[in-house]
Amino acid sequence: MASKAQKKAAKTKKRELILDAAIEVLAERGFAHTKIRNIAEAAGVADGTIYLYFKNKDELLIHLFEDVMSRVLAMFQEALGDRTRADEKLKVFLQTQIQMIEKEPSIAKIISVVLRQSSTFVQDYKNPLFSRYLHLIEEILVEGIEQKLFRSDLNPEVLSRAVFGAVDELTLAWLLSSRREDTSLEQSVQVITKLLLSGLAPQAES
Amino acid sequence: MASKAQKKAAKTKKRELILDAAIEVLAERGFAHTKIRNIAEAAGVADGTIYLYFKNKDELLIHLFEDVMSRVLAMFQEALGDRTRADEKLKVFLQTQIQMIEKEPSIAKIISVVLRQSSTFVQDYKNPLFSRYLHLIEEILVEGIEQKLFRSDLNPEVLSRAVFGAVDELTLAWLLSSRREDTSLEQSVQVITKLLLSGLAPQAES
DNA sequence: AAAGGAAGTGAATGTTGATTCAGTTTTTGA
DNA sequence: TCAAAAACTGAATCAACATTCACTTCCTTT
Repeated sequence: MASKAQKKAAKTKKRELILDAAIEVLAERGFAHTKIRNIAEAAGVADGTIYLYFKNKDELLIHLFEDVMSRVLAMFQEALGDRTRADEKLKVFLQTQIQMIEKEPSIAKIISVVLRQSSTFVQDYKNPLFSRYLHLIEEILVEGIEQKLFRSDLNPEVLSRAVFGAVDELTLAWLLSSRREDTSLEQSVQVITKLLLSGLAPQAES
Repeated sequence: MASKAQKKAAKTKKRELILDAAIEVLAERGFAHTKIRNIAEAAGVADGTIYLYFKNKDELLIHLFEDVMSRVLAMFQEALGDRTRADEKLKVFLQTQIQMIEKEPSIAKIISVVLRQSSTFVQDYKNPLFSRYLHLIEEILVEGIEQKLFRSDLNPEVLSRAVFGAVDELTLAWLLSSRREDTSLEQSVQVITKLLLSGLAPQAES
Protein backbone atom coordinates (compact mmCIF):
# COMPACT_ATOMS: atom_id res chain seq x y z
CA MET A 1 0.00 0.00 0.00
CA ALA A 2 1.39 3.32 -1.06
CA SER A 3 1.13 6.11 1.46
CA LYS A 4 -0.27 9.48 0.61
CA ALA A 5 3.26 10.81 0.70
CA GLN A 6 4.37 8.30 -1.89
CA LYS A 7 1.45 9.07 -4.13
CA LYS A 8 2.33 12.70 -3.90
CA ALA A 9 5.93 11.86 -4.68
CA ALA A 10 4.97 9.84 -7.73
CA LYS A 11 2.80 12.62 -8.94
CA THR A 12 5.53 15.16 -8.36
CA LYS A 13 7.89 12.89 -10.19
CA LYS A 14 5.88 12.86 -13.38
CA ARG A 15 5.38 16.55 -13.16
CA GLU A 16 9.10 16.96 -12.98
CA LEU A 17 9.60 14.49 -15.76
CA ILE A 18 7.48 16.69 -17.95
CA LEU A 19 9.27 19.84 -16.86
CA ASP A 20 12.66 18.31 -17.51
CA ALA A 21 11.59 17.17 -20.93
CA ALA A 22 10.24 20.62 -21.63
CA ILE A 23 13.55 22.20 -20.69
CA GLU A 24 15.39 20.02 -23.15
CA VAL A 25 12.93 20.57 -25.94
CA LEU A 26 12.80 24.29 -25.36
CA ALA A 27 16.57 24.61 -25.37
CA GLU A 28 16.76 22.48 -28.47
CA ARG A 29 14.02 23.91 -30.65
CA GLY A 30 13.56 27.41 -29.33
CA PHE A 31 10.44 29.00 -28.11
CA ALA A 32 8.44 29.45 -31.24
CA HIS A 33 9.03 25.94 -32.46
CA THR A 34 8.21 24.06 -29.28
CA LYS A 35 4.85 22.30 -29.53
CA ILE A 36 3.01 20.52 -26.77
CA ARG A 37 3.38 17.47 -28.95
CA ASN A 38 7.18 17.71 -28.83
CA ILE A 39 7.24 18.00 -25.08
CA ALA A 40 4.88 15.05 -24.71
CA GLU A 41 7.02 12.94 -26.97
CA ALA A 42 10.19 13.86 -25.13
CA ALA A 43 8.58 13.03 -21.81
CA GLY A 44 7.13 9.80 -23.16
CA VAL A 45 3.54 10.69 -22.39
CA ALA A 46 0.46 11.53 -24.39
CA ASP A 47 -0.40 15.10 -25.26
CA GLY A 48 -3.36 15.04 -22.95
CA THR A 49 -1.28 14.02 -19.96
CA ILE A 50 0.43 17.36 -19.95
CA TYR A 51 -2.91 18.94 -19.20
CA LEU A 52 -3.31 16.79 -16.12
CA TYR A 53 -0.35 18.58 -14.63
CA PHE A 54 -0.56 22.03 -16.12
CA LYS A 55 -3.56 24.16 -16.90
CA ASN A 56 -2.20 25.15 -20.29
CA LYS A 57 0.97 25.84 -22.16
CA ASP A 58 1.57 29.22 -20.61
CA GLU A 59 1.29 27.78 -17.12
CA LEU A 60 3.75 25.09 -18.02
CA LEU A 61 6.20 27.67 -19.23
CA ILE A 62 5.84 29.81 -16.16
CA HIS A 63 6.54 26.84 -13.93
CA LEU A 64 9.45 25.93 -16.12
CA PHE A 65 10.99 29.37 -15.85
CA GLU A 66 10.64 29.34 -12.10
CA ASP A 67 12.10 25.90 -11.88
CA VAL A 68 15.05 26.87 -13.99
CA MET A 69 15.70 30.07 -12.13
CA SER A 70 15.49 28.48 -8.73
CA ARG A 71 18.01 25.82 -9.73
CA VAL A 72 20.37 28.47 -10.98
CA LEU A 73 19.89 30.64 -7.94
CA ALA A 74 20.61 27.72 -5.66
CA MET A 75 23.75 26.97 -7.60
CA PHE A 76 25.05 30.49 -7.25
CA GLN A 77 24.05 30.87 -3.66
CA GLU A 78 25.83 27.69 -2.75
CA ALA A 79 28.94 28.66 -4.65
CA LEU A 80 29.08 32.06 -2.99
CA GLY A 81 28.15 30.71 0.41
CA ASP A 82 31.08 31.30 2.71
CA ARG A 83 33.04 33.94 0.85
CA THR A 84 33.19 37.33 2.44
CA ARG A 85 35.38 39.49 0.24
CA ALA A 86 33.31 41.04 -2.51
CA ASP A 87 36.05 40.79 -5.10
CA GLU A 88 36.31 37.09 -4.33
CA LYS A 89 32.57 36.79 -4.67
CA LEU A 90 32.59 38.48 -8.01
CA LYS A 91 35.21 36.08 -9.30
CA VAL A 92 33.32 33.10 -7.95
CA PHE A 93 30.15 34.38 -9.52
CA LEU A 94 31.78 34.57 -12.91
CA GLN A 95 33.42 31.17 -12.54
CA THR A 96 30.12 29.65 -11.52
CA GLN A 97 28.63 30.99 -14.69
CA ILE A 98 31.03 28.83 -16.67
CA GLN A 99 30.27 25.80 -14.60
CA MET A 100 26.58 26.33 -15.07
CA ILE A 101 26.92 26.57 -18.81
CA GLU A 102 29.02 23.44 -18.92
CA LYS A 103 26.93 21.35 -16.59
CA GLU A 104 23.54 22.56 -17.67
CA PRO A 105 23.71 23.99 -21.15
CA SER A 106 19.99 23.64 -21.65
CA ILE A 107 19.28 25.71 -18.62
CA ALA A 108 21.82 28.29 -19.63
CA LYS A 109 20.24 28.48 -23.04
CA ILE A 110 16.81 28.95 -21.63
CA ILE A 111 17.94 31.81 -19.47
CA SER A 112 19.89 33.57 -22.18
CA VAL A 113 17.71 32.93 -25.15
CA VAL A 114 14.24 32.27 -23.90
CA LEU A 115 13.71 33.78 -20.51
CA ARG A 116 14.19 37.32 -21.56
CA GLN A 117 11.34 36.94 -23.96
CA SER A 118 8.96 35.47 -21.44
CA SER A 119 7.32 38.80 -20.82
CA THR A 120 6.73 39.15 -24.50
CA PHE A 121 5.19 35.73 -24.79
CA VAL A 122 3.48 34.91 -21.63
CA GLN A 123 1.77 38.21 -21.32
CA ASP A 124 2.01 40.08 -18.06
CA TYR A 125 4.43 37.72 -16.41
CA LYS A 126 7.51 38.87 -14.58
CA ASN A 127 9.71 36.16 -13.15
CA PRO A 128 10.29 37.09 -9.52
CA LEU A 129 13.27 34.76 -9.20
CA PHE A 130 14.98 36.54 -12.02
CA SER A 131 14.91 39.70 -9.96
CA ARG A 132 16.54 37.81 -7.15
CA TYR A 133 19.27 36.69 -9.47
CA LEU A 134 19.91 40.26 -10.46
CA HIS A 135 19.84 41.20 -6.84
CA LEU A 136 22.53 38.68 -6.09
CA ILE A 137 24.89 40.63 -8.30
CA GLU A 138 23.81 43.90 -6.82
CA GLU A 139 24.52 42.66 -3.32
CA ILE A 140 28.05 41.71 -4.25
CA LEU A 141 28.59 45.18 -5.61
CA VAL A 142 27.15 46.87 -2.54
CA GLU A 143 29.31 44.75 -0.26
CA GLY A 144 32.33 45.62 -2.34
CA ILE A 145 31.65 49.29 -1.87
CA GLU A 146 31.17 48.86 1.87
CA GLN A 147 34.43 46.96 2.04
CA LYS A 148 36.12 49.78 0.14
CA LEU A 149 37.12 47.29 -2.51
CA PHE A 150 34.96 48.86 -5.20
CA ARG A 151 34.59 52.49 -6.08
CA SER A 152 31.50 54.11 -4.66
CA ASP A 153 30.51 56.47 -7.43
CA LEU A 154 28.78 53.89 -9.62
CA ASN A 155 25.18 53.09 -8.83
CA PRO A 156 25.06 49.39 -7.94
CA GLU A 157 21.62 48.82 -9.38
CA VAL A 158 22.63 50.11 -12.76
CA LEU A 159 25.92 48.34 -12.53
CA SER A 160 24.37 45.00 -11.72
CA ARG A 161 22.31 45.25 -14.87
CA ALA A 162 25.39 46.00 -16.89
CA VAL A 163 27.27 43.08 -15.41
CA PHE A 164 24.40 40.75 -16.04
CA GLY A 165 24.06 41.99 -19.60
CA ALA A 166 27.73 41.54 -20.37
CA VAL A 167 27.88 38.04 -18.92
CA ASP A 168 24.64 37.05 -20.54
CA GLU A 169 25.72 38.24 -23.94
CA LEU A 170 28.97 36.31 -23.73
CA THR A 171 27.06 33.25 -22.66
CA LEU A 172 24.67 33.67 -25.53
CA ALA A 173 27.42 34.09 -28.06
CA TRP A 174 29.07 30.94 -26.85
CA LEU A 175 25.86 28.93 -26.78
CA LEU A 176 24.91 29.96 -30.28
CA SER A 177 28.38 29.35 -31.65
CA SER A 178 29.31 25.88 -32.72
CA ARG A 179 30.71 25.50 -29.23
CA ARG A 180 33.96 24.00 -30.44
CA GLU A 181 36.56 25.82 -28.45
CA ASP A 182 36.11 25.31 -24.75
CA THR A 183 38.81 27.89 -24.61
CA SER A 184 36.68 30.83 -25.56
CA LEU A 185 34.35 30.31 -22.65
CA GLU A 186 37.23 30.38 -20.23
CA GLN A 187 38.68 33.33 -22.08
CA SER A 188 35.43 35.24 -21.97
CA VAL A 189 35.31 34.99 -18.24
CA GLN A 190 38.96 36.01 -18.01
CA VAL A 191 38.27 39.12 -20.00
CA ILE A 192 35.19 40.17 -18.14
CA THR A 193 36.78 39.47 -14.79
CA LYS A 194 39.76 41.65 -15.56
CA LEU A 195 37.61 44.38 -17.00
CA LEU A 196 35.32 44.47 -14.02
CA LEU A 197 37.95 44.23 -11.34
CA SER A 198 39.96 47.10 -12.69
CA GLY A 199 36.88 49.06 -13.69
CA LEU A 200 35.47 48.72 -10.20
CA ALA A 201 38.66 49.44 -8.32
CA PRO A 202 38.56 52.63 -6.27
CA GLN A 203 39.78 55.54 -8.34
CA ALA A 204 42.73 57.69 -7.46
CA GLU A 205 41.38 60.83 -9.10
CA SER A 206 37.80 62.06 -9.61
CA MET B 1 1.97 61.46 -66.80
CA ALA B 2 4.01 59.81 -64.07
CA SER B 3 7.46 58.71 -65.07
CA LYS B 4 8.75 55.26 -64.40
CA ALA B 5 10.91 56.77 -61.71
CA GLN B 6 7.88 58.23 -60.02
CA LYS B 7 5.95 55.02 -60.18
CA LYS B 8 8.89 53.29 -58.64
CA ALA B 9 9.03 55.96 -55.98
CA ALA B 10 5.35 55.56 -55.18
CA LYS B 11 5.77 51.86 -54.90
CA THR B 12 8.80 52.22 -52.68
CA LYS B 13 6.82 54.62 -50.60
CA LYS B 14 4.07 52.18 -49.81
CA ARG B 15 6.55 49.53 -49.09
CA GLU B 16 8.17 51.80 -46.58
CA LEU B 17 4.83 52.76 -45.20
CA ILE B 18 4.21 49.13 -44.44
CA LEU B 19 7.66 48.65 -42.95
CA ASP B 20 7.26 51.70 -40.74
CA ALA B 21 3.90 50.51 -39.57
CA ALA B 22 5.35 47.10 -38.87
CA ILE B 23 8.11 48.63 -36.76
CA GLU B 24 5.60 50.41 -34.60
CA VAL B 25 3.36 47.43 -34.20
CA LEU B 26 6.24 45.11 -33.45
CA ALA B 27 7.65 47.44 -30.82
CA GLU B 28 4.21 47.87 -29.33
CA ARG B 29 2.88 44.34 -29.24
CA GLY B 30 5.99 42.20 -29.28
CA PHE B 31 6.88 39.50 -31.68
CA ALA B 32 4.48 36.76 -30.76
CA HIS B 33 1.48 39.04 -30.72
CA THR B 34 2.03 40.81 -33.99
CA LYS B 35 -0.39 39.62 -36.66
CA ILE B 36 -0.37 40.54 -40.32
CA ARG B 37 -3.78 42.00 -39.62
CA ASN B 38 -2.32 44.42 -37.07
CA ILE B 39 0.35 45.60 -39.44
CA ALA B 40 -2.16 46.06 -42.22
CA GLU B 41 -4.41 48.09 -39.96
CA ALA B 42 -1.56 50.25 -38.76
CA ALA B 43 -0.47 50.89 -42.32
CA GLY B 44 -4.02 51.57 -43.43
CA VAL B 45 -4.05 48.87 -46.08
CA ALA B 46 -5.78 45.55 -46.55
CA ASP B 47 -4.18 42.33 -45.40
CA GLY B 48 -3.66 41.21 -48.94
CA THR B 49 -1.75 44.33 -49.86
CA ILE B 50 1.09 43.29 -47.64
CA TYR B 51 1.60 40.30 -49.88
CA LEU B 52 2.00 42.52 -52.90
CA TYR B 53 5.16 43.87 -51.31
CA PHE B 54 6.46 40.94 -49.31
CA LYS B 55 6.44 37.27 -50.09
CA ASN B 56 5.35 36.32 -46.62
CA LYS B 57 5.58 37.33 -42.99
CA ASP B 58 9.12 36.04 -42.54
CA GLU B 59 10.33 38.03 -45.52
CA LEU B 60 8.71 41.13 -44.15
CA LEU B 61 10.44 40.63 -40.85
CA ILE B 62 13.81 40.06 -42.43
CA HIS B 63 13.49 43.26 -44.41
CA LEU B 64 12.36 45.01 -41.29
CA PHE B 65 15.37 43.89 -39.32
CA GLU B 66 17.69 44.98 -42.04
CA ASP B 67 15.98 48.29 -42.36
CA VAL B 68 16.19 48.90 -38.66
CA MET B 69 19.80 47.87 -38.40
CA SER B 70 20.89 49.94 -41.32
CA ARG B 71 19.25 53.02 -39.88
CA VAL B 72 20.98 52.45 -36.58
CA LEU B 73 24.30 51.74 -38.20
CA ALA B 74 24.07 54.92 -40.21
CA MET B 75 23.28 56.86 -37.07
CA PHE B 76 26.32 55.55 -35.26
CA GLN B 77 28.64 55.87 -38.20
CA GLU B 78 27.64 59.45 -38.69
CA ALA B 79 28.05 60.25 -35.02
CA LEU B 80 31.50 58.70 -34.90
CA GLY B 81 32.53 60.12 -38.21
CA ASP B 82 35.38 62.52 -37.62
CA ARG B 83 36.58 61.42 -34.21
CA THR B 84 39.98 59.86 -34.02
CA ARG B 85 40.69 59.16 -30.36
CA ALA B 86 39.24 55.80 -29.38
CA ASP B 87 38.22 56.93 -25.92
CA GLU B 88 36.31 59.79 -27.51
CA LYS B 89 34.69 57.36 -29.88
CA LEU B 90 33.63 55.13 -27.05
CA LYS B 91 31.99 58.05 -25.28
CA VAL B 92 30.25 59.17 -28.42
CA PHE B 93 29.06 55.66 -29.05
CA LEU B 94 27.47 55.48 -25.64
CA GLN B 95 25.95 58.94 -25.96
CA THR B 96 24.53 58.06 -29.33
CA GLN B 97 22.86 55.09 -27.76
CA ILE B 98 20.84 57.48 -25.57
CA GLN B 99 19.95 59.64 -28.49
CA MET B 100 18.81 56.64 -30.43
CA ILE B 101 16.58 55.46 -27.63
CA GLU B 102 15.07 58.88 -27.22
CA LYS B 103 14.54 59.63 -30.88
CA GLU B 104 13.54 56.17 -32.00
CA PRO B 105 12.27 54.16 -29.08
CA SER B 106 10.51 51.69 -31.34
CA ILE B 107 13.70 50.91 -33.15
CA ALA B 108 15.59 50.59 -29.90
CA LYS B 109 12.97 48.23 -28.63
CA ILE B 110 13.13 46.09 -31.69
CA ILE B 111 16.86 45.73 -31.40
CA SER B 112 16.88 44.98 -27.71
CA VAL B 113 13.77 42.89 -27.40
CA VAL B 114 13.06 41.42 -30.78
CA LEU B 115 16.16 41.23 -32.88
CA ARG B 116 18.05 38.86 -30.68
CA GLN B 117 15.26 36.39 -31.13
CA SER B 118 15.17 36.61 -34.86
CA SER B 119 17.31 33.56 -35.30
CA THR B 120 14.92 31.62 -33.13
CA PHE B 121 11.90 32.73 -35.07
CA VAL B 122 12.86 33.22 -38.59
CA GLN B 123 14.75 30.01 -38.94
CA ASP B 124 18.25 30.10 -40.29
CA TYR B 125 18.52 33.83 -40.55
CA LYS B 126 21.48 35.75 -39.27
CA ASN B 127 21.31 39.49 -39.64
CA PRO B 128 24.51 40.52 -41.35
CA LEU B 129 24.12 44.14 -40.36
CA PHE B 130 24.00 43.16 -36.75
CA SER B 131 27.48 41.75 -37.10
CA ARG B 132 28.60 45.03 -38.52
CA TYR B 133 27.19 46.82 -35.54
CA LEU B 134 29.14 44.56 -33.26
CA HIS B 135 32.16 45.14 -35.40
CA LEU B 136 31.81 48.86 -34.96
CA ILE B 137 32.42 48.42 -31.26
CA GLU B 138 35.28 46.05 -31.85
CA GLU B 139 36.98 48.55 -34.13
CA ILE B 140 36.84 51.22 -31.50
CA LEU B 141 38.48 48.87 -29.06
CA VAL B 142 41.18 47.84 -31.49
CA GLU B 143 41.94 51.45 -32.27
CA GLY B 144 42.14 52.20 -28.59
CA ILE B 145 44.71 49.49 -28.13
CA GLU B 146 46.73 50.74 -31.08
CA GLN B 147 46.60 54.25 -29.69
CA LYS B 148 47.81 52.91 -26.33
CA LEU B 149 44.70 54.29 -24.75
CA PHE B 150 43.28 50.88 -23.85
CA ARG B 151 45.02 47.94 -22.29
CA SER B 152 46.06 45.28 -24.73
CA ASP B 153 45.49 42.13 -22.72
CA LEU B 154 41.75 41.92 -23.31
CA ASN B 155 40.57 40.26 -26.48
CA PRO B 156 38.65 42.92 -28.43
CA GLU B 157 36.19 40.48 -29.94
CA VAL B 158 35.14 39.16 -26.56
CA LEU B 159 35.16 42.63 -25.15
CA SER B 160 32.93 44.04 -27.86
CA ARG B 161 30.35 41.41 -27.03
CA ALA B 162 30.52 42.32 -23.39
CA VAL B 163 30.14 46.00 -24.12
CA PHE B 164 27.21 45.37 -26.40
CA GLY B 165 25.61 43.13 -23.80
CA ALA B 166 25.96 45.65 -21.03
CA VAL B 167 24.60 48.52 -23.08
CA ASP B 168 21.80 46.43 -24.48
CA GLU B 169 20.71 45.23 -21.09
CA LEU B 170 20.58 48.77 -19.73
CA THR B 171 18.62 49.84 -22.75
CA LEU B 172 16.24 46.98 -22.27
CA ALA B 173 15.71 47.71 -18.60
CA TRP B 174 14.92 51.29 -19.40
CA LEU B 175 12.59 50.47 -22.25
CA LEU B 176 10.65 47.98 -20.20
CA SER B 177 10.44 50.24 -17.19
CA SER B 178 7.68 52.78 -17.00
CA ARG B 179 10.18 55.16 -18.52
CA ARG B 180 9.40 57.95 -16.11
CA GLU B 181 12.78 59.20 -15.07
CA ASP B 182 14.79 60.47 -17.98
CA THR B 183 17.49 60.63 -15.40
CA SER B 184 18.18 56.94 -15.21
CA LEU B 185 18.97 56.71 -18.86
CA GLU B 186 21.55 59.44 -18.56
CA GLN B 187 22.78 57.85 -15.37
CA SER B 188 23.12 54.45 -16.95
CA VAL B 189 25.37 55.82 -19.61
CA GLN B 190 27.39 57.67 -17.00
CA VAL B 191 27.96 54.49 -15.08
CA ILE B 192 28.90 52.35 -18.02
CA THR B 193 31.17 55.02 -19.44
CA LYS B 194 33.09 55.35 -16.21
CA LEU B 195 33.30 51.62 -15.75
CA LEU B 196 34.59 51.03 -19.22
CA LEU B 197 37.06 53.85 -19.35
CA SER B 198 38.74 52.86 -16.14
CA GLY B 199 38.42 49.17 -16.85
CA LEU B 200 40.02 49.62 -20.24
CA ALA B 201 42.79 51.95 -19.13
CA PRO B 202 46.29 50.48 -19.49
CA GLN B 203 47.27 48.70 -16.29
CA ALA B 204 50.26 49.59 -14.24
CA GLU B 205 50.89 46.07 -13.01
CA SER B 206 50.21 42.68 -14.61
C1' DA C 1 -13.45 59.23 -72.28
C1' DA C 2 -12.59 54.43 -72.59
C1' DA C 3 -9.76 50.26 -72.62
C1' DG C 4 -6.21 47.81 -70.45
C1' DG C 5 -3.38 47.17 -66.86
C1' DA C 6 -1.76 47.99 -62.16
C1' DA C 7 -2.89 48.22 -57.44
C1' DG C 8 -5.75 47.11 -53.77
C1' DT C 9 -9.39 44.56 -51.23
C1' DG C 10 -11.13 41.37 -47.74
C1' DA C 11 -13.90 37.20 -47.47
C1' DA C 12 -12.84 32.41 -48.06
C1' DT C 13 -9.46 28.74 -47.60
C1' DG C 14 -6.15 25.83 -45.45
C1' DT C 15 -3.01 24.78 -41.95
C1' DT C 16 -1.23 24.36 -37.70
C1' DG C 17 -1.40 23.30 -33.12
C1' DA C 18 -3.63 23.92 -28.40
C1' DT C 19 -7.05 21.86 -25.83
C1' DT C 20 -10.81 18.57 -24.72
C1' DC C 21 -12.99 14.33 -23.49
C1' DA C 22 -14.97 9.64 -24.17
C1' DG C 23 -12.91 5.63 -23.66
C1' DT C 24 -8.94 2.60 -21.74
C1' DT C 25 -5.56 1.17 -18.45
C1' DT C 26 -3.53 1.22 -13.96
C1' DT C 27 -3.65 1.70 -9.11
C1' DT C 28 -5.83 1.50 -4.73
C1' DG C 29 -8.05 -0.40 -0.71
C1' DA C 30 -11.12 -3.80 1.13
C1' DT D 1 -9.75 -10.79 -6.10
C1' DC D 2 -12.63 -7.04 -7.48
C1' DA D 3 -14.94 -2.58 -7.81
C1' DA D 4 -14.14 2.20 -7.54
C1' DA D 5 -11.04 5.86 -8.33
C1' DA D 6 -7.15 7.84 -10.46
C1' DA D 7 -4.24 8.34 -14.23
C1' DC D 8 -3.59 8.17 -18.93
C1' DT D 9 -4.51 8.21 -23.93
C1' DG D 10 -4.81 10.21 -28.57
C1' DA D 11 -8.31 11.13 -32.01
C1' DA D 12 -11.62 14.78 -32.60
C1' DT D 13 -12.63 19.58 -31.93
C1' DC D 14 -11.87 24.33 -32.15
C1' DA D 15 -9.62 28.69 -32.82
C1' DA D 16 -6.27 31.55 -34.62
C1' DC D 17 -3.92 33.18 -38.26
C1' DA D 18 -1.26 33.28 -42.67
C1' DT D 19 -2.06 33.26 -47.25
C1' DT D 20 -4.83 33.28 -51.59
C1' DC D 21 -7.63 34.99 -55.24
C1' DA D 22 -11.95 36.52 -57.56
C1' DC D 23 -13.44 40.84 -57.74
C1' DT D 24 -13.26 46.17 -57.46
C1' DT D 25 -11.04 50.53 -57.85
C1' DC D 26 -7.59 53.49 -59.59
C1' DC D 27 -4.28 55.02 -63.09
C1' DT D 28 -2.29 55.49 -67.58
C1' DT D 29 -2.32 56.13 -72.34
C1' DT D 30 -4.26 57.29 -76.49
